[in-house]
Amino acid sequence: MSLNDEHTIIYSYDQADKVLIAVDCIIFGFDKEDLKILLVRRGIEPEKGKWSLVGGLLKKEETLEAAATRILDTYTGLSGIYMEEVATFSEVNRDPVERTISTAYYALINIKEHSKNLVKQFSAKWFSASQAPKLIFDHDHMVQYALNRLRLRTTTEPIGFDLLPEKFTMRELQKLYEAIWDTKLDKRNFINKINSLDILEKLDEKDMTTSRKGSYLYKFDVEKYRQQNGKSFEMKV
Amino acid sequence: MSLNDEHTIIYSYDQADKVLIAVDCIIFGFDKEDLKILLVRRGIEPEKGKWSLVGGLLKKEETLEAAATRILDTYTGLSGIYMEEVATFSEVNRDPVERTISTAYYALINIKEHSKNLVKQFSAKWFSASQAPKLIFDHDHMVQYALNRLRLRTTTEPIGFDLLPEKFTMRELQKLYEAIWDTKLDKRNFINKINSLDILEKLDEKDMTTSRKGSYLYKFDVEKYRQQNGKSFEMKV
DNA sequence: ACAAAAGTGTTACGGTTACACCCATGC
DNA sequence: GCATGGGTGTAACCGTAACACTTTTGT
Repeated sequence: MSLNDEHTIIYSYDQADKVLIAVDCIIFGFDKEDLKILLVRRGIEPEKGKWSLVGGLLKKEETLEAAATRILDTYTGLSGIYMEEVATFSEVNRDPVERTISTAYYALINIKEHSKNLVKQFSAKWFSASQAPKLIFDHDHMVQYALNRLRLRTTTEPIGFDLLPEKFTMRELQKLYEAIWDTKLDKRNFINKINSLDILEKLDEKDMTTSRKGSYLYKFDVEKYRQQNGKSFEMKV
Repeated sequence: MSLNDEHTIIYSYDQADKVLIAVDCIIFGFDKEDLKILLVRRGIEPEKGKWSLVGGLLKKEETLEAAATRILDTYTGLSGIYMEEVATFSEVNRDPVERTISTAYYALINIKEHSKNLVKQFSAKWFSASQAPKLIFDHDHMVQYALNRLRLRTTTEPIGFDLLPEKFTMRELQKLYEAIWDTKLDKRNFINKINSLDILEKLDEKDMTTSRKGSYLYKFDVEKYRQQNGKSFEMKV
């Protein structure tokens, strides 16, 4: 076989093997102290009843991103949520039924907002990311990848806010970053840092649920953030 | 249709649409001043003769990474080279022939080492990454993604060395980083920074080809690097 | 009055940046 | 002897890290 034959073979559409494409979503939420992920019990054999990421198969007329969006909507009732591709997993026997390649996406949602009905319908449950049960197939691997990506991304983009309610306290924001980065941060340094970014709006409202004194609520101000094109958002671990 | 029906449909293997999977490789090289990419003229219709990334279709019994490795070997004759997944591209009509999803990988090779014969066989050519011709399909998009990923990765991992010969001068290393990051760096600061990382071995040899005085050659010392588990490699733009 | 969380500034340190002159050699 | 690229050190600056006490208010 000459090299030119090889060249042709690589590009030959006819002989190629088609495979199934899946999309699996690592849905992150945040609850007081913990970074959580939404898992479901798998509804079909094999591994029926085992914990799994939410996922589905790609339809011929949609992009991977559209499929991920559809799946998120199905399981949470939410749309317009922050989502990012993580990686594509292609081990030959990762799905025992049939050769299936899966692209993982992670998504950030405000844990209070998603539909509790849907969670019930799908036997879904929130687990601490650090204490989740063993998952089917290579889903544990996907979660690990997604966590790494999330950690990286939160150092350069202000995406943490997607995990919080619209109004939040500094303390909550700090705990969120501590959960994502699995670290402890100094209260004063954190507040100074956040304030120096000048991307929050301080409200006149206080959250009175966690202390007698109450703590001020803040809002992420997209306009302020956009106006800072100069400085880039940068948070260090 | 109840939610439980929807649940089932999402997971139903039968009704799913299978698609072709391609792998496209952004092969980076470095030549004196420029970051380059290896392109080929596409051998088949449609878009026959147009410039394209090197790529191929996934075989049923291989992983995406194996396919990428195979493609790299085919076009460069090299194995064991640094490679990283970039992203998966899935626009419905990205390939006009048939629904094809493509995962892009970038690879770093020493431009002097690859087989010139193969380059000739495949009508391949090196282009400056910044002055490449328009590519077929969404390949321009892939290159952009790969560049971004490369830029990011080189700030935290010592992978730049994969683009250089085994022995190189400080000046070459600096020019490499300048090319990747599209920036100018201060000579003294750069050398101080690199030396502080303590990951190079300074040789007694000099490269006499670029100046009358000659400049010392260095080698990346993997052992030294491994021993620095404490400090992580960190280069800033 | 006291318990429990919120809020607030300053100093020390370390890494990054800016910057200019001498060296070695081939021609 | 001169032109060319190679090699070298220090001081100013800036962001990060460390650190402790007062405030508020419900009980």
